[in-house]
Amino acid sequence: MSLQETVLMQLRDLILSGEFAPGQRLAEQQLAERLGASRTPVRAALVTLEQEGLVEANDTGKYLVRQFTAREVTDAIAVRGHLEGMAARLVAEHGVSRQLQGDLQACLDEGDRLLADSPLTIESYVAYAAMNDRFHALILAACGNRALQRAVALNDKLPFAPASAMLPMQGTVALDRDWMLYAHRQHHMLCDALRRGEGARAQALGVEHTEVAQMNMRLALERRAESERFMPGMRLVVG
Amino acid sequence: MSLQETVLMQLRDLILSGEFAPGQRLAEQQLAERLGASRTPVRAALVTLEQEGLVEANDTGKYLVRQFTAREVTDAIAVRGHLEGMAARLVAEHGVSRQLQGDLQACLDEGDRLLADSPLTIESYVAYAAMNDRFHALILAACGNRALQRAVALNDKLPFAPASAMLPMQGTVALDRDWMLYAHRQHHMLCDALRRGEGARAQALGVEHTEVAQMNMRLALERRAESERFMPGMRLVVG
DNA sequence: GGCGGCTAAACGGTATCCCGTTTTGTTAAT
DNA sequence: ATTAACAAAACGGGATACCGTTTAGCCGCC
Repeated sequence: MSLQETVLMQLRDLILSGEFAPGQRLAEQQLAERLGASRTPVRAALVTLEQEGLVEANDTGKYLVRQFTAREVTDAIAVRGHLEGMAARLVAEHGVSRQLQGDLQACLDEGDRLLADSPLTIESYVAYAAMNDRFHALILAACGNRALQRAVALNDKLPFAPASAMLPMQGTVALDRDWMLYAHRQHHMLCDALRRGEGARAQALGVEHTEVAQMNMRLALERRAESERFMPGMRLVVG
Repeated sequence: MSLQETVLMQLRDLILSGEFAPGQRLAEQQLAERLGASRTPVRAALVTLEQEGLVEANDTGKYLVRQFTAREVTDAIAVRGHLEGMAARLVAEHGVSRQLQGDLQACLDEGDRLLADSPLTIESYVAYAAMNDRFHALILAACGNRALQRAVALNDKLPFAPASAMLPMQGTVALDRDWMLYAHRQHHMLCDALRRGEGARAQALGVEHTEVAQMNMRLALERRAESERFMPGMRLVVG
């Protein structure tokens, strides 16, 4: 892997893990020293991160860590809902291939199995998050609309916008499991709609599905102190 | 303006105007000489253009001019439809401010005036395209969802995805005027839906509105030879 | 003690240089 | 004449040097 990609990933992880304070100045030289590279790859990474919306350039061209309002995060989740809803509708209207059908069913089965235990182990939780990402990615890939995939990819660069970023992580595990059971039931129903070719229903489910993420976001903001321990990136969100 | 931004814009214009053949190799040095700059600003521009989807890096890291299938263009237009539909719904549900109401009405009035003449002059055509962009931008700005605005901005970087890129430009002017009258009537109806707070209707109109662009894209592809004279960027589209 | 101005350090934009790799063109052998 | 091999040119990734501008710290003056 090229140094440029390495620096980009490192920098992205540092920002998303709340290593820098929002609004903090990101100087090329200082970052280069910290990451053990020269300014060239750091500069390339900063250009990319600006496109991704994680850093912004002020009027004099200096880069700052972006600060997000709670409103922006919930808005990004809403956008993901609409885009995934569109993807679901396209898949439903275009038909579910045998292959996709099998892959989705595997996700559903794995989710059923993982959520069977109560309380959930941390391993089950992590595995569910991975499965959840796979499930959402499957539908997005199956819709075949590259522009749509690009839009989701961009949106998912924002903190807490991706599907699994806002899975319940705080509070009592028992309560989290209830939410996850609800969300997973939605997965089942979405697959049902896809199989039946019910485009409008699939789209509506895709949109509604993100309301779970919205709930969790609100919860995380109410319990900000605790949330920041589990999700350091929460430091980037104000209000 | 910095040399970096200048080079970026020049390069983007060169690509979008079909100056390079799709799939053509874009070498940093060669571009630097052509644009009268050094490799540094050219590299920054190429990184940005890759994010925008206008160039792509092959496995060895060399940059190539991106080639678009007709499917990709129509898909991008469909994505814009969904995103603008979402914006329209948000505006309708959140209420139209006095200021927005006035700005939109100004657009409608200007459109009415510009389309009154038959046949259309080329000046009227250009003025309508500018008004059309303003109209779409007004609604997008008014929805207040930054993530949504970002998604539209990214999508609009693709050739022929932006609202005014696919206004009728070819064929008989009289026929074009009919399509523009239809699209402008939709603008009127959309404003009506916004004022009444009819979110679902506004969203549906936003989506349906892009079908005009879809029609024009199909027409442009059928008359490829003529289209390329008016819209050189059509060279980037295959199939 | 606070405010304003001056100076030095830091920083971003740009150009250039270096190195390893890929590509291309040429030559020679089959 | 075609192909294979080798050499030269081109290219991309990376590092660093230079310059003009911004920033921030410090000192002196009010």
